[in-house]
Amino acid sequence: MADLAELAGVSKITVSRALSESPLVNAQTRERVQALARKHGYKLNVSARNLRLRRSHTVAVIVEMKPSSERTMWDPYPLSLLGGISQELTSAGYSVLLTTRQGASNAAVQAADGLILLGQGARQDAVRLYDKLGLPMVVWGAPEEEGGDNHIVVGSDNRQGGIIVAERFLSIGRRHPVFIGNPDHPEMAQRLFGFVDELAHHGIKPLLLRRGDFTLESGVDAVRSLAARKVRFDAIFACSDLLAMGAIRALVELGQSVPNDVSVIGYDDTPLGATFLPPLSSVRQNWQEGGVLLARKVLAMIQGQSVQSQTMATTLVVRAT
Amino acid sequence: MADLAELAGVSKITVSRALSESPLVNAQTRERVQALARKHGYKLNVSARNLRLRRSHTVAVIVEMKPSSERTMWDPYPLSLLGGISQELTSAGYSVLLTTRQGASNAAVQAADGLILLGQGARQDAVRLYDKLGLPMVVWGAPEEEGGDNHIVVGSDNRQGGIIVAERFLSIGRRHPVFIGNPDHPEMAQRLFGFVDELAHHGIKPLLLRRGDFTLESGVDAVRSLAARKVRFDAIFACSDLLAMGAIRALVELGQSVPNDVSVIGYDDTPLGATFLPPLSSVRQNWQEGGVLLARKVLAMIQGQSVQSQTMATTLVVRAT
DNA sequence: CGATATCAAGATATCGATATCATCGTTGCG
DNA sequence: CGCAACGATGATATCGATATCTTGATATCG
Repeated sequence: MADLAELAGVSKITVSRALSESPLVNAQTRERVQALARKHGYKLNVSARNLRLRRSHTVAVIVEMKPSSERTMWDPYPLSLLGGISQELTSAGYSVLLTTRQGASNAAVQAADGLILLGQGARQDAVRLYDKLGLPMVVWGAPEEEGGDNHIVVGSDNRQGGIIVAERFLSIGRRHPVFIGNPDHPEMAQRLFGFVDELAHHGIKPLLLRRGDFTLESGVDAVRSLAARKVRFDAIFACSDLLAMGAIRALVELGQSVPNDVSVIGYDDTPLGATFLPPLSSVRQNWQEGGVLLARKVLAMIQGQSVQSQTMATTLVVRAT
Repeated sequence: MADLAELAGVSKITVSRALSESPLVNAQTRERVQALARKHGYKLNVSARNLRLRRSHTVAVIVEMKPSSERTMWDPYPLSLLGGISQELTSAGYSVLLTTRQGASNAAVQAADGLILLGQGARQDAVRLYDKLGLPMVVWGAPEEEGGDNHIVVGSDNRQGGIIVAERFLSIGRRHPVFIGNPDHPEMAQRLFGFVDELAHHGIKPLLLRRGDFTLESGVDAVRSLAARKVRFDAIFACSDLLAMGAIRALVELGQSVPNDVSVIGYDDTPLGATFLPPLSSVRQNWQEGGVLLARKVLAMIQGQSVQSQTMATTLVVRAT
């Protein structure tokens, strides 16, 4: 910038002002300086500006990335969220700093203007840790009881997701529904509650089949155990598309017809489920939009606005099952 | 840091040295300063340090994220790469700055110490643009002819991927293979070349079926067109699992048996393919490892070492098709 | 005992930008 | 003509860390 100043025959400040479109500088001067800057390939030093302005124009996104077979690693889930976040933050002139929890002791995270936490569903301790940093923070997941924390929560409305599945089952005359999933996970618990409550209005009590992981095998296994126990059921609400697909596979093995004998609805509306044979009915969450919302909320918090937690509606995609 | 200095009764420099484990400071003093820092929750100002040291300890990862239904958006592909990258960079004390191409005019990218480009396969113009920044840069994809560019390329060995598929088809006695994919894409082209060359050794010339996108429909359509033209074929190498699955679906419709009448092999070994019925045979690339490799290369370049382009071997996962 | 090596710590300059206050010439108005 | 207002630009200080050069005290040696 000093060099540019010399070239243009003005002072550094004038250059700074010219490049930042300040109205304090004459239009001609501004043009001249900008032309010189382009010509010589001038690059703003972001560190210097950040230092001076005491902000980094950066939001840290902390992702739970398990190398296991659990969802986060390969589902469309986090990537679409990231897409939405990245799109929104970038267009607002912010940068996205991506970290996993392990590396998050990293000084760079503290330097961020805000934080977004993804996939921390089951780890409230981690959330609380970050909350202590005192940065604007938005968490993706199910809202907690308020504990005087500073962050807000954005997520899809899992309770409502459970309700619409219940409504669907009721509307097609199912009377013996089963829920497969892991209620220890806050998001899954909400789905279960919505499901149970809605069915209760009609005097129906679903069977809960607790399964810790979301693999295909787990779904197969669940249905087999039902058959072994000679339980009567005509509808299955599975907490993930994989579970649902496993369930269907087991049903077919047992000679049951889907959806004639048993209706099955999955969760997440993955491409995997959509291309399954038969194409899977599933509850869809709009991840991309969720990402955008997450980003908007952090930005608002950074600007000091008061911001509320929010849940996003889900929709039921009815396909063949 | 000035405050800490006063508290500890030493100068700022001493504090700086104590916190950075410099041997220039007495062990006792160091302990004392570090204890004070912990107690008062001192946070290093990253911008200031970066300014002074003239480096950002940041690597920018630029992802091609199309909102379309094409692969990058939801495949395990970029996320696993990102996982590997993130893991490796973070443990080396670097931060990952995530950007899409649209936002990459962003000043923050220029401030990075290095660049990683993902999913730019078809857009060599974009690659060249970034190359001009003069930063250490590693691109994921197929190696280009050298054009005096400064970057290196890391990717899985697509040519070899094509070869092992050809070998497989030959070993099970297939004589009329078909290739479905888009050879305009450099990575796909390599697969095709490997496939064709290996078959040529045995006097076999595969049929090329050009398909621009990687959707299931496209695969269905491809096989239907083959049938309509009454082409004789007994093996299909599809450039993506989705294409392969579409192809299988169409074959089943046409009353052909997989793999008795026709063998089908996909690419990427997605969970989608693995859970398909019948489970899909596919060429596997180790994304996670690829990410780690990408990261290592950039780090080496940043440290001024001379680094070579590299391709990673793929393996054929034989399932039911 | 004096000269030199060694160790610990401080003073100062610097990285590159911007906020604030100051300066200077010009114009408008009574 | 004189004073105020304004527009354009500049001088200086500052953000928070670290590199480099000094300084001062203590240890070592012939």
